[in-house]
Amino acid sequence: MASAATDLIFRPTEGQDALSLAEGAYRRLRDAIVRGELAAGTKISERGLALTLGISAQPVREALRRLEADGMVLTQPRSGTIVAEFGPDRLAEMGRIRAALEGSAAALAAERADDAALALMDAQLAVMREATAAADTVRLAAANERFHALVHAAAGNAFLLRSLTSLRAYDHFNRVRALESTPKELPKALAEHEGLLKAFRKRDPELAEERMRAHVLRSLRAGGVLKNGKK
Amino acid sequence: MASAATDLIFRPTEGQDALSLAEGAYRRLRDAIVRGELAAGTKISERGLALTLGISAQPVREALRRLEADGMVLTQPRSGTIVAEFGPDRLAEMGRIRAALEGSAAALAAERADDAALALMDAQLAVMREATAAADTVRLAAANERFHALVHAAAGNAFLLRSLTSLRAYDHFNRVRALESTPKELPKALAEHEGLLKAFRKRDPELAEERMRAHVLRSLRAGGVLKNGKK
DNA sequence: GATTGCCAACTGCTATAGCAGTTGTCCATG
DNA sequence: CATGGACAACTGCTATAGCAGTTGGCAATC
Repeated sequence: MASAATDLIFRPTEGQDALSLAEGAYRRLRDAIVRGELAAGTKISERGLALTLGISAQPVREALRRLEADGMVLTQPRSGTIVAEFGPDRLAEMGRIRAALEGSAAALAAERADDAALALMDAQLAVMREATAAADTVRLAAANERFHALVHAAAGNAFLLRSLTSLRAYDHFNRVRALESTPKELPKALAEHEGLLKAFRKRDPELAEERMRAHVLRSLRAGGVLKNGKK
Repeated sequence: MASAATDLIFRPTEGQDALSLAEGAYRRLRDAIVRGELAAGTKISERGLALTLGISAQPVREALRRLEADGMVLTQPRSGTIVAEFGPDRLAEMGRIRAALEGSAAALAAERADDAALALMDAQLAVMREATAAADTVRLAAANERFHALVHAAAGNAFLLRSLTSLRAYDHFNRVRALESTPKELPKALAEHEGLLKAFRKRDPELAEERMRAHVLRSLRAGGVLKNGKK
């Protein structure tokens, strides 16, 4: 086995180069759907799409099956595949589900995150502090995403990681908007993240889960995805 | 469009006959894994498995990708696929995740379940009452499963339905055991289900979510999947 | 004109073949 | 004996071809 140093040196390019065709088609289609480039109800043909993407029909089919699992397309066997419609209510659904799963991830992270993982989260928190002070929403959003990704990784559950990655796509187009809409919310979000890290350090799964859940729900309300009336 | 009557007459066989080969392979493999017939670490080859099942490699591959999403197998690109190991701790994880998602489903069901769906749940509840009185654990488990399936359907969310179906496989082998272990728990579970239906009828998503979550967690503790110490 | 049957052009699904990495073994070499 | 390298036998991944249902329109019939 190679050493850690050589691992770092020969690490493959982390861009979208080394992706399998199926994975690439999945991401491309997913992004196109959440951006609204593919309207709801649009018929998708495995062959046609394969021709468009310049690849075979097999990877396209695999991508469509994943999108179906994500709830983004609907496939009628032997008949056809159409992109599902997700209006505001559907987005609210997915948001609430995400809040529940993020909570589960936080609970597991509280049990398992080692010092290295906690240090990485702390580093992202430092970035978020700076970005919050400078009102740099773009940088803040990036750090926020990395922070949550660290939590997902610390949870160490494949199913959870996969599910949360899928769910994250849903609020892709209103993520920045959520942070920009009410600048007063920025310090609040920062405080919530700090509270989360404290819960992790206390090894308190219940507390971490509840805090994460509340954090995501409040973030969704701030972005207008959820009604303010909901608890 | 055909009438409802002809729909009933010409409804295809609801057995496992009309399943696609990929779906069949998925279920077969999944069951084999949860039953322990395929030990953790066992290497799985797409070609080899296809030969064993008497089908092509493509459906097998599709099944393996789903199992990977479920966290049941681990695939190293261009190298190989092995069945993941899930000891008691992993089962506890999946159980807690399931509790969170069942809660989300219950919340959505409270908002959307129409009278017909509620009546169907009530019917299953009646069966559960009888089975509980007669201590018929097998019949009770079946009714219990149908009740939860009705909730999932009432939630009306494809992602949720798919995820919960996948998660349900994890506690397949200790489901009956959970109900048999402590007969005193049976009336408690029945009361919880009744409380759930009441929450649905009150259109109270928060209450339904919390009750469902508590119900699943308690059920897991009764089955020994979760430690008793956890709240 | 409304209706029924049929046929062609789809659709998703499966089988087969071959590509491109990975891995382990075996032999030549130090 | 230890070590390195090449080769063969894998692996997952992709491409192509063909099967089997579904669908929509067109023509023949009532």
